[in-house]
Amino acid sequence: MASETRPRKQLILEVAERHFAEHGFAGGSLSAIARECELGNPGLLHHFPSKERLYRAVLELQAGELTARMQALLSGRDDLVQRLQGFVALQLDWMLSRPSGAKLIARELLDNGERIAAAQARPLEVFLNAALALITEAQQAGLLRRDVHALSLLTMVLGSLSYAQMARPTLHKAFGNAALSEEAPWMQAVAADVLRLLGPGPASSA
Amino acid sequence: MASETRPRKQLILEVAERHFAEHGFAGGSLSAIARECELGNPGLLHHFPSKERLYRAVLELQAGELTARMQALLSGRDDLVQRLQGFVALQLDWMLSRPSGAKLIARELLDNGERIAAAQARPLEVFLNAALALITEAQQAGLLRRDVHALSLLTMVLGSLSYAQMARPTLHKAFGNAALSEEAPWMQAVAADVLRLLGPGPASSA
DNA sequence: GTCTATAAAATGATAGAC
DNA sequence: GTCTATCATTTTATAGAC
Repeated sequence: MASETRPRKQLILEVAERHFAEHGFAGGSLSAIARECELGNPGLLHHFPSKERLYRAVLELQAGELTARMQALLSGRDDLVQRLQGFVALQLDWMLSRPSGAKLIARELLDNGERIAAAQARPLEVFLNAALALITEAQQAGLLRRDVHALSLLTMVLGSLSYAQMARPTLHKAFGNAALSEEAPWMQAVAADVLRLLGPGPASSA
Repeated sequence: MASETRPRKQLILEVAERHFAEHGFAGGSLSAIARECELGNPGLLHHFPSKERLYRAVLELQAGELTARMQALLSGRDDLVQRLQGFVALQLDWMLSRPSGAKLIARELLDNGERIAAAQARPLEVFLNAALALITEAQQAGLLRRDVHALSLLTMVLGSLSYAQMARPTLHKAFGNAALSEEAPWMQAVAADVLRLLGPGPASSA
């Protein structure tokens, strides 16, 4: 019975994810989301009682996805080197396969304090703690430079990739560089460079 | 004559800068800005004919400030090492002295394509080109690692600092780390670590 | 330059039929 | 679950007095 209640809700979440990522919370319109779902405004509000709740649901789903990928990585029996490289690869894959996700979270970071904050800090907390623990472990094992704070390293990994995605169109316009014309190869290059930079570099050739 | 037309316009720009940085373009309200200027809505629209135009003015002012600082740095007679360190210091100082500025630009990067884009890409272009030229020069001089793309290095400098600022509250909530409780010392630490990482690292101690 | 008054549109949300 | 109809609010922007 109940025919097909799940797909509807899921469709709304998918559409809302793209929509909020592109326009932000304030800029997003329930009616526009509903329209894209071929649904009336009240029809949407039947599934999610308010704009705030829909937004939170989208955000939590995204954080959940990220955390799940992280846990899958950590539960593998890979050695430390592979887990470290896997962490950057994970971040990259997530951003490429779900381009709305990182934008959504970047927007939330900027809006933070202005709104909820509680709903998003909690799910992300698991991911962040796991990531920082991995970096610290790798530092102690000598796989990462020890003359730099672990928190800085984490910020540089997340920040570089996130910024690479959001600034690409602008950088492309400014430089006209062919390497910037498409998202995937550009971000892969940045991810590889980040990984190269974090390790105990060459320092020889000068 | 004309009593004091400049201060009014300037006050509006200052208030609008903070306001748009905090709420974004879509989330910002002309009436709220006007109220904070102790002015009526139409009074504000007399100085700037539309919300879009006010926002653009704020953005261009910010990009201009950044470019001016950059040109001041480059016109100095410092050697390459000092100019390179000065570039990171410049970015840091700008973000600390005008905390709205970087948030504003981050928001614009996310909104980009959805709106103007032309008004902001142009002023930023000068800054970005100068920054990339400096990085490339430092790479050729052996001051920066050469096994990493210059564009990646630029992205990492800007991205790390930008992300450090916008993610600080969330990171603080997640880790409860004292180093994250205040903006200035946290970002100074990240800036120092970025500088340390970009150079031809130690690579010895393991 | 700033005001009052107001237009015109869109928003999030509710009530109630089906 | 989805609809029609509607409400209350807020938004940007304009007209015109002062």
